[in-house]
Amino acid sequence: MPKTPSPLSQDADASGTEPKSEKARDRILAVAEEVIAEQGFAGTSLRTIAARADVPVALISYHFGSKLELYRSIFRLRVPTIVGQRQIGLEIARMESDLDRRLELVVRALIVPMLGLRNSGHFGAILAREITEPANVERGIFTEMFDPVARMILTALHECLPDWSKAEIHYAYNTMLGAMMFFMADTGRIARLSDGAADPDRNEEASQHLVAILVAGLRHRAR
Amino acid sequence: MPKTPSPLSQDADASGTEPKSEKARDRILAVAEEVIAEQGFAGTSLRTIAARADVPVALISYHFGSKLELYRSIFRLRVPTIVGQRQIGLEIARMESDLDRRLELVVRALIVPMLGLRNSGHFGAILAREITEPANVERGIFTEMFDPVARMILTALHECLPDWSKAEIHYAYNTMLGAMMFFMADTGRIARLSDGAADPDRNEEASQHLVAILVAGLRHRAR
DNA sequence: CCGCGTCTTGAACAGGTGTTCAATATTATT
DNA sequence: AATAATATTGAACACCTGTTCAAGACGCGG
Repeated sequence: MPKTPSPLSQDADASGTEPKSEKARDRILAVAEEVIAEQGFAGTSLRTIAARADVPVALISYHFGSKLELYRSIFRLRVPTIVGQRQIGLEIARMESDLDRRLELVVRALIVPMLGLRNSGHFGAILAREITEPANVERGIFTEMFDPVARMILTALHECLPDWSKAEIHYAYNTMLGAMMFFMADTGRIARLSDGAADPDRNEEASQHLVAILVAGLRHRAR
Repeated sequence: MPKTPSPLSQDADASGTEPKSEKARDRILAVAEEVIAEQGFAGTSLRTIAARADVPVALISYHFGSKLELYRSIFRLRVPTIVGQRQIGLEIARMESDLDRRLELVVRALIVPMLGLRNSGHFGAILAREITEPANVERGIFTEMFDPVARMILTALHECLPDWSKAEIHYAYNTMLGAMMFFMADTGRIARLSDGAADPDRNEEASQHLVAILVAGLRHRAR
């Protein structure tokens, strides 16, 4: 077993301290993210990853224990950053006393950190697909890593829209989440159908349009 | 090769006319839909399907030729119904001269036929997952079966929102599509997080909330 | 009855799957 | 420099993958 097979091998930006041998582990992780984003979890074989990372297959099992643990490691590496960004976004939103303006800030706190993923790596596609897989319930990744911050957003939404029912809040939240995931997971269809007029790869532009539509949608009863 | 391996073995509600032997074929198709919805295309093995349908594996290859063709057969069976419902919804919408009211009808034509899938079978989950898989580009299912009706909806939207740019129309369309797919693919997370206050399985309720939010979102510049 | 086209079956195929193991190489510690 | 700890390697494991094939079962018009 490796020296640091356990959770906290990659908690922050601590780099350079770990032995040079970590290099192979990191390479595997990066390649795995890439390949799984392309082929999905079930559709990816460890040998494909091993070949592209230029390591023997056995080394993957050595560092991560199992295919599923390798998968979870990707989430352990990426999720904390996103969650942190969201939390800060929510804190900033809470400082705004005008509820109407605060609403927009909350929506931004939900959308912006995630749409940004499209420009930095392939994790967005993995995330968007994992949330639609029934098997995700067993894996427990979302329950464990995202449910807490999801509840924070739901609370923040409720504060902005005090006269909305619980059901309305949840339908609204999932409408936003779904739209966002869809843009994150897009494989070029949007650009193709629009001849490039709309393109999630231009994520600032996409974020602005998304936020504008969603915020307006959320105000439909507040006004 | 079977008598009717080709496209048009199941075009309408014609039943009873084909030989009794069709029974096994239909059973395979139904079970495949179920299993693939649960485990995904790559995650499903033909032997799992065969076992649950109580037929030998070889029979699947005999009737459908290959795993991929079996998959496509599911779409060939289900998609025409949905597309047809959408087209009628669009025709009805076109009869409404008030653009503001027509907009709502167009959104309904997009949302309602699909959210209804949740109550009838497992196809919704398959659809929602297929659209997020990069491999779908090669398979060409969406390009072939959905792009045409997608363009019809885009045109209809543009007619309702004449002052919107092409980009805005496309961002709006995909926002709606994404939200819808998310509800279709939901695996219980929505109900769990909301303690049952929101639940895509109550699809009339869900449709109404979704349409309300999205229509309001689309009116944000029209007003 | 036969013969014919359509289904069905079990066995086998060649190749791919994740994981394990003992042996070796590398690095860190004393 | 010697020793212990950690990484890396290639081979092998048992099992599962989609597909093929020849042999048989079924229903039906002659």
